[in-house]
Amino acid sequence: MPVAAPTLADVAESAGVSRQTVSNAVNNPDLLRPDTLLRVQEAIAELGYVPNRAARNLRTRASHLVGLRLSPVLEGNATAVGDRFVHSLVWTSREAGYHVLLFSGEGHAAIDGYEDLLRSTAVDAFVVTDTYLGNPQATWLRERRAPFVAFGRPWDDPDARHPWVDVDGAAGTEMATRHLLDKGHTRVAWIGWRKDSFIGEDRRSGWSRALHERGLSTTGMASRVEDTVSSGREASAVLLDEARPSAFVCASDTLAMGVLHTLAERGLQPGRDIAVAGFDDSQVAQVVHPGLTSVRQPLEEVAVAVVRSLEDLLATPSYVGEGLLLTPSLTVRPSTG
Amino acid sequence: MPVAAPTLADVAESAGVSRQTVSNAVNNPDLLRPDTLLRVQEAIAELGYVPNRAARNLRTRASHLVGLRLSPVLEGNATAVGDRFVHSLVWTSREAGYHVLLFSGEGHAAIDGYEDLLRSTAVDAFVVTDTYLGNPQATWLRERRAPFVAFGRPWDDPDARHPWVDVDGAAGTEMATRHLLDKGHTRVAWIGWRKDSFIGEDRRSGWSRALHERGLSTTGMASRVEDTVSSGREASAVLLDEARPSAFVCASDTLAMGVLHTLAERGLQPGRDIAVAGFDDSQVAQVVHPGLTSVRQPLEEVAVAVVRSLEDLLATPSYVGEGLLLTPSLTVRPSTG
DNA sequence: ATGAAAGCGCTAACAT
DNA sequence: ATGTTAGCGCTTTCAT
Repeated sequence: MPVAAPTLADVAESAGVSRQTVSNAVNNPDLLRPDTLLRVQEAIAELGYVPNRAARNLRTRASHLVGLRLSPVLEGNATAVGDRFVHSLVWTSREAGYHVLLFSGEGHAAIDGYEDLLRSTAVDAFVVTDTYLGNPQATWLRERRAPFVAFGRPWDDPDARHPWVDVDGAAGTEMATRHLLDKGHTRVAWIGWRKDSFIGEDRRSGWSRALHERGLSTTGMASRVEDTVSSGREASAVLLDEARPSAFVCASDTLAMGVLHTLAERGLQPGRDIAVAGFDDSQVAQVVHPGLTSVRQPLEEVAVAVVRSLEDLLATPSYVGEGLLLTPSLTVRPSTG
Repeated sequence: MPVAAPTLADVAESAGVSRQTVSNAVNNPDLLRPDTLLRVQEAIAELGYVPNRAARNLRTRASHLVGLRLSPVLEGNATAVGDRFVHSLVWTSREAGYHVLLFSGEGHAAIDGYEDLLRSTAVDAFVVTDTYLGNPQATWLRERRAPFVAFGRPWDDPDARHPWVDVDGAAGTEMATRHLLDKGHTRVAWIGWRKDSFIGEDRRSGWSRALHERGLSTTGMASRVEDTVSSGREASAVLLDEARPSAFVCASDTLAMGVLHTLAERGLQPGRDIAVAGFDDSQVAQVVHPGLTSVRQPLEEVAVAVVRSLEDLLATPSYVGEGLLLTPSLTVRPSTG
């Protein structure tokens, strides 16, 4: 049923020109005389010619594909953010003429995945999303001089030369904290991640900065736990008993949900009795009662910046990467009054 | 820095065999004498040879890529399900030697996306996820005789010959309803989608079946609304006033969240005063207080079945598609007592 | 402005 | 069991 797809040669014959002229009509139309161009374009339209990617890829040594490794399904904010980011990336890439190739693999298999795709010329570059300290992938890619753009700062090496885009988490939590201070709160507690998380410490610094700015002390007002609902629940219960905060700022929506659990158990109303702010503006923040105030990462902008870097990187072999830090926004909902 | 990647010819020379023998060593090792195979494999390992995909794709007319269109970001369960499914699909595909290529586009642009990828031989097949009534994509793919597997039944054409995999939504809501009936509830309300949604009507049928089975009436106990939190909130408020249900079964977690809003506003406790069950076992169901009982789709199984169909489809040109209906499970949480 | 020649790296088909 | 030949469809280089 599906007849053999037309090739460059078919179009050339139909239009009465050489194959090369057809190729130019597709890739460098300026080289053709207008009437020739028109004739070729008509032939292309009539035959429904579409260039064969494999042949083009072979010849040009480029696939116009960018690889993105999907981390194993994670609970918490990672999933929510990941999904939104992937959408934005796919959308933005398309406009730049790229498609996104997804692959999987953890630990050693992840490296194998990168290596295989790179060496087999399946992708032109990678987008790397988890650049936590000592991430073997980023290190490997750097050593390999593989073209990649990171969503996330190179926390462990500020001098890293690869292009990256990140969101200023500290600015986000500072924004959330100020919002609460402006509402009259003076006892604002923090629930964040363990100290070995660079991202967690960054977000925490925004909270403490905002408090110090107003001459308020942070002593005894912070807790560092795992990124789970139950950890958030327990931490908030302890803080409520020991520090008597009137508001919580959390490093993630997951932790903020834990706070909401504690409030529900104690018959306290979020937003009226105790204010709560989360981070990521996940689905959960949007649909939970009464609506959770949350810091929102500009993932669409991140995707745009990532793709722009990708284009520079691929256009200029000697491209020296730059870092770009974007500012999040605060989505205010009833949980902060 | 990166020296030219070794080719088949380099390996052949290094091992003292012909290029074809190296090709066979990679693709049909059984054809080689053990000692030759070993020699070639050593040469491959030493040179770090990896076959060039573009060249292989050109020759074999296959890309080992499956295309998946990402629908625009949706609120509600769609996102949650989409993310889990994509993960599963990527994971499963890898084991079958396929990668997933993501693309975007809506309406007319969506068709263009399919057409372009197909004609340019960028992908071998597609996975289609939104097979709602009159979906122009599925129709187009069918007419085009493009290889694809659908996640979702061909509701508008039961005789459709393409392979599909779907989850038995009616079985899921029936399970949820029975669970509530077993708990002693006799007044179980339904909040679902508008009547033009096949999926919505299917899910609704499971609820009514379970009630009728126990000789209970469904009259006045159902509401059909948009899939939003506020719709669920309003519908549940009306039902509570007019039908006095002691439990709700919802077509989505989004609607169930709306019910939770109403309960919170009235000072009613989910699970103690009123039972609530949702659908999709989304992140929201997991983290909301006190935990939302929800029907969980076996997306990992769906992905496995989809990939299996894909393999059959691509191995057998004349493959006649089959449908496969999988059964969901019920994740019980405190919202149902 | 257009065409001819060459070859990217691989594998199917056919020899030996 | 291994080698030889041919060519997938395209673009780069060079000639006209």
